Amino acid sequence: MAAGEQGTLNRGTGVALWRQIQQHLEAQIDSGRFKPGDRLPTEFELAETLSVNRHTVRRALSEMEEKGLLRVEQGRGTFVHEAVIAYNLGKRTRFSANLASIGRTAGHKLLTWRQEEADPNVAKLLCLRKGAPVIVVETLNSADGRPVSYAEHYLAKALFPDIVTHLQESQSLTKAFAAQGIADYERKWTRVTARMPQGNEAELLMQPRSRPVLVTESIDADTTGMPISYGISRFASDWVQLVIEN
Amino acid sequence: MAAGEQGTLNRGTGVALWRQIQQHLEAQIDSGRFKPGDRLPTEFELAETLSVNRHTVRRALSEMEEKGLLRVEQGRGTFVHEAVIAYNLGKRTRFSANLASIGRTAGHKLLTWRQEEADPNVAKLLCLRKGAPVIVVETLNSADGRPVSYAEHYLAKALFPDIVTHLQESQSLTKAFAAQGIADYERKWTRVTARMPQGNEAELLMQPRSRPVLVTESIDADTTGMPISYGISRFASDWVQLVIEN
DNA sequence: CCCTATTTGTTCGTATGTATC
DNA sequence: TGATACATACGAACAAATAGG
Repeated sequence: MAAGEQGTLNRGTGVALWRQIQQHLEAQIDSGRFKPGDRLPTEFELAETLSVNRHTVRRALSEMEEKGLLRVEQGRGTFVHEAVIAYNLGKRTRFSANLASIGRTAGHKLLTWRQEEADPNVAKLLCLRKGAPVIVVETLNSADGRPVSYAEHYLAKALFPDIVTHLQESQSLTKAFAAQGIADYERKWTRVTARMPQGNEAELLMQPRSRPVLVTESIDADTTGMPISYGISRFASDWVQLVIEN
Repeated sequence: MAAGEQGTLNRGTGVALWRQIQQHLEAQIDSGRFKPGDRLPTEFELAETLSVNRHTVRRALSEMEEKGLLRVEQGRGTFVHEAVIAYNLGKRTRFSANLASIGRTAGHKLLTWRQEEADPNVAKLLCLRKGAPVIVVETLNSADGRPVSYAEHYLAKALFPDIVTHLQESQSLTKAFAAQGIADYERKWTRVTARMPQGNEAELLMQPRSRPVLVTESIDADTTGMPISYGISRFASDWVQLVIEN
């Protein structure tokens, strides 16, 4: 702890202490003293070095969290927030291209796959008869090495008998589609909800269980309008922002 | 408890008890025995009448919650989930029209309003100079009487000096815009995130604090492309689904 | 698996200064 | 002047999540 910390706070100036602390910390982040991803000193340490109560520090931190500058994780600490990923939801929604356009490198991992019989919901969405065989692939998608979304894709087996093989080779749905004769496809619609993580979602997305996930359900269709894929994606809400451009 | 409850479960048939319970409950919901919004019997009561352990009931319930059929609220009970509102995010995103199109009646309430000086972020988004006066109105918006979103709208005072008066009269942003000379406007973009409720958001939206809110930031512009309003809306994630049609 | 230390989250209570009626 | 409400600031204790042995 630098001895120079003291003297940054002035009491009785009409400016609340917590606001001075906030300005002080924001200046340090701006100056690069704390970089994105860095952990701040603990609330206790900050309170000590600034000679104020922990509540006063907490007020400043919570203000900064609300502004999106910090990420506070119970039991771990307080971190300078990294830049969020603006994930575009449009006609041409594609994970890799989406990330490339904002200067990030996309990573894919095929977690598991299985064959199922289409339940009424899936059958309707993919225009299949109930009970028709569907392939379900689970993928973990990352940006610059950090997981940002965990997705399940439902595909009609009749249309894509060898999709898993292609996926294992290319690690890309777009390429796997191409190898199965779908040169191009479009997003038909997307539905967005939010909920708390379930099962191992938090673990896979490497986020605390106390943070929500953004869940999207979507249908992709080929150029004739025939639905080819039904996807359910969970996005780490701390790292992703969904963008709709009109 | 109806005596007819027993006999619905068959042990040793290869079908897990919890799955039988799930099918049993889903059938009862389908049949209308339990209607949307109804409270189910407590986990203890269900376990008693079905002669199984409470954990077995919980497994069935948690499966149904994951499917979106139930809403489990700690300390209150388990409820049959009401139909969610499909809120369309498109060029012509308007609250009342949006709800009317899915057969619901929209309600608006102007909570408060205040005048501020535009901070750098707001100034940039509304194409104002920093420090320019802006009007901030807070509204609570409901569907069929139930609050579904709580929004703050930032408007340049220079463009809409009397917006508050018009809002108080019409209780509709669209109409208030019209009264101030904006015959038509369009949604330029929307950004969607999710987080836990803060302050009195949970209270206003009448949802438990343990459920996330969907937060949208958006810009509306007039027909010339000039931004007229910057909005931050919090949606009750249990009741609203955001829909993007391409 | 338990146990412990660390760190944030929550809820009490107390006191003070300021603005308003 | 008093009464009241509100935001600020401090203190103590405990709860809950995390990490490591």
